[in-house]
Amino acid sequence: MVKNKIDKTAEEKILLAAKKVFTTHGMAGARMQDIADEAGINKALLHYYFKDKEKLFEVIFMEEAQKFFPKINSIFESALPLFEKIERFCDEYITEMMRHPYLAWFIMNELNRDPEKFLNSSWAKANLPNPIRLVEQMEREIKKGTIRRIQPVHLLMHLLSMTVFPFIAKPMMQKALQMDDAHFKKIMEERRKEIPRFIIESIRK
Amino acid sequence: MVKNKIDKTAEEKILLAAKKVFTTHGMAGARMQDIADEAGINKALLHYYFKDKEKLFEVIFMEEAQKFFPKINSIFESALPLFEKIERFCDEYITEMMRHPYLAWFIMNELNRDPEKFLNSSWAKANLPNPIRLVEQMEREIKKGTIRRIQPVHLLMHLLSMTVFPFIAKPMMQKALQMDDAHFKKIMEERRKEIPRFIIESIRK
DNA sequence: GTCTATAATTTGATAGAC
DNA sequence: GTCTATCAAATTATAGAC
Repeated sequence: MVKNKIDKTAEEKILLAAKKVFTTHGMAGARMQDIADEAGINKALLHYYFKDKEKLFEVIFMEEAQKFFPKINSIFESALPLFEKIERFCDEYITEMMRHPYLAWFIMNELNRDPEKFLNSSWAKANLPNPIRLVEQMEREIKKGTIRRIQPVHLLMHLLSMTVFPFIAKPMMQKALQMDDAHFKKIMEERRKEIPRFIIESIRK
Repeated sequence: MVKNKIDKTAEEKILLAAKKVFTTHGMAGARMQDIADEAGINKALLHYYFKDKEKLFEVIFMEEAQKFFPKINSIFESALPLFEKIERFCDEYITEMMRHPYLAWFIMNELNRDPEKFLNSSWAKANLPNPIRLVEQMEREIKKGTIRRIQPVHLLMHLLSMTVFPFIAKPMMQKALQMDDAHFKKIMEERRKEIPRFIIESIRK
């Protein structure tokens, strides 16, 4: 049974509000007052539960990073055949992006703002995509002759790019291609199958 | 003969400094004081030449948008054969991205922050990528049977994604793939040829 | 825990001398 | 045009009552 809004504790309301404001405006553009308003409480309480803006931001960023990164590894390191991995990755990642439309932008944004801070954290070391397994698998498939010669690094970049970029470039894409929200959503749904098909057509021998 | 730093007018120094600060921190994260320091002048002079932060930002954003968007159209609307268009696009765009490493992030960032404002401007209407020509060309090639059946919208998204995304995700990519700056640059150079090859392998019949 | 009131700091913007 | 000094507004953070 899910708690309704009235049942939520203050801390839960703050986290929910902070997530909304930080992910839509970024750290620099977010306002503590907006978070308080969104949560229906006052500013002082924000500082009672979370020391300062920076601390609150870090909690939210880690929550969102959990959604963005770890799933990649669990798929990439599984024992699935290469083509199935690619299919699973696209399908699950697009699901995640559609559930959290601002996720990719938020993460990329903050990583560009201050790359060292997060990327050198112990959490990052443990949870960043570790593509070594996938790269080795690609090399084996090339040796076996099931796929053509291609540098695994590029194949990996192609896959990630085609899956994630449209969500970051959504405003531009919608305008240039004259898509309303429903149309954009439909196109993203199609990409679950389109991207694997596109890749496999290119590399299968 | 290029002017050296001492010869630059105050206005030129401001524009150069503002470009640096805005493109690395975004509108919300940029500080007028930082721009003044970077330009080697004081804050008051910023307001003398450019009314306020918003006006200064708009000048910089339009300058950068000029670099990001118009070239797409000139290639997409040219009379080149499809495969050559794809090759030219990748080559020229990667050149532009390497010349201005923060360009893609900056543009995508501000479009996500306030999509309506820029995308509804008359400049945007005239200069946003208008892919209709390219889409028609793809449809003709499919009819002729030179490429397989594929939705032009997806082909276009694939092309844009593979070209632009690695520059936005640079910090993550470098960390995950353990690349230093030189290695990253080398990989991006390779992509000038790699992306067209990857696409053509997938769609050529 | 939660609030009101207020302090402290940061930041954008202006006044006025030269 | 360019500067110093200062203001005004916005924003984060805290004190203290309940």
